[in-house]
Amino acid sequence: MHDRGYHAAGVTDIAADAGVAKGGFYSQFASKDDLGVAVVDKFADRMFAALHEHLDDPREPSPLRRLHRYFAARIAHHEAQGFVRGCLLGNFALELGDHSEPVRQRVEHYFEELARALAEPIRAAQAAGEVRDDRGALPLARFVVTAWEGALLAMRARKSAAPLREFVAMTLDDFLVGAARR
Amino acid sequence: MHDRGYHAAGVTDIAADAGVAKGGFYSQFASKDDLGVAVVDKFADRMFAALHEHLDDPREPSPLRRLHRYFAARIAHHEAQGFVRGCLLGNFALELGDHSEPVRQRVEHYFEELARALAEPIRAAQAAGEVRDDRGALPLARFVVTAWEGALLAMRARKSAAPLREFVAMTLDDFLVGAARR
DNA sequence: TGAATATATGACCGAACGGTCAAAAACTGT
DNA sequence: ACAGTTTTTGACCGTTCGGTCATATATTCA
Repeated sequence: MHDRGYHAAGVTDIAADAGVAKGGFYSQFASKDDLGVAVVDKFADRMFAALHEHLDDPREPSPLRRLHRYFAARIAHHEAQGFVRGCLLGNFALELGDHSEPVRQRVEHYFEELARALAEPIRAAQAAGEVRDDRGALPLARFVVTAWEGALLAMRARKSAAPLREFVAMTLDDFLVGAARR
Repeated sequence: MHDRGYHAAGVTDIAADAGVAKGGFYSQFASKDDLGVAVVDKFADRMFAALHEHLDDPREPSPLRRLHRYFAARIAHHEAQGFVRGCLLGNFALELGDHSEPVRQRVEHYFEELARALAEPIRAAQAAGEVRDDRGALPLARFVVTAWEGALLAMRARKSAAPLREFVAMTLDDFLVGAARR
């Protein structure tokens, strides 16, 4: 589902790839929609695991640098993969957001969770004077998430890391730091 | 294709909606892929028409305000529609970008065209001192496009105009204007 | 070990998929 | 009016879609 998209991934193929017969799939999931929801949850789990690996890294004292490390790791990942697939939350938001309310709600929820997770180091960085404090940490974090999703979309359109690097330069190094440091 | 997505929109339904028999479709398009490409072109045509309606509006002397007018019109549109469908270029970038090279290239092309079109008023606004000039107009415009696509994605996930308004507040009113005006 | 329960199988369902094609209808230029 | 060309039709092609179900195989507990 992540690399073909929800509709293009057939249940038969999914079951076969899992080494399970067709019917076996339906003993675990009530429907394909059901799997879609489970896939969103699973993806979010992994995303938050990778996120906290960097945000909670005790070796890096600067919260702003922890943020940078996370996105640098994501960029390295996407570069290694050849700029495919992107973020499944974003993909599902566009492919299913208008037609599957359960999926949409979960995607919305995880986006907000992600923003809340990013708001922590941003808030700490504000306290340390590393990030502008004329705006709340959560609104800033929401904008970071949105800009990152846009960058991933542009990455897939251009098959290039340039949009991701522009995200770092514009959103993290410029906008987030604010006028104070420019 | 715009509201169901490429894969979920069947050729039979498309032909029926067009008031044409199944085979009639294939006398106009070699394949469904072919239509996909044509759809991208058509969408881009309309997008640029709407864009230039505002960017070339002689009643508004300020280039920065012309930019604002365009995005305000888009926000009103999406609000009226109920935050569905979003931008077809973005949708296709995510749904087909990895698997249809012709579609991907066209989407990339139109994103760049869009950035170039937005770069004009930005450049003019720089000359007028309305926009920061420590960065080139085209890189700024590319970032605006990317951030806008991210905002549209978030809009569809949240079914709310909030991400679009955040785009205006953060990207246009803050980042673009720069430190000088804050 | 054996009855009861849960899970896996894969042939099968009707429907829809993208695509084809001989025949019919609609145009074209003379 | 008519031959020649282009376009449209809709039945039809094989394939795949999401989903079902009688049957068989594991698992569980006594």
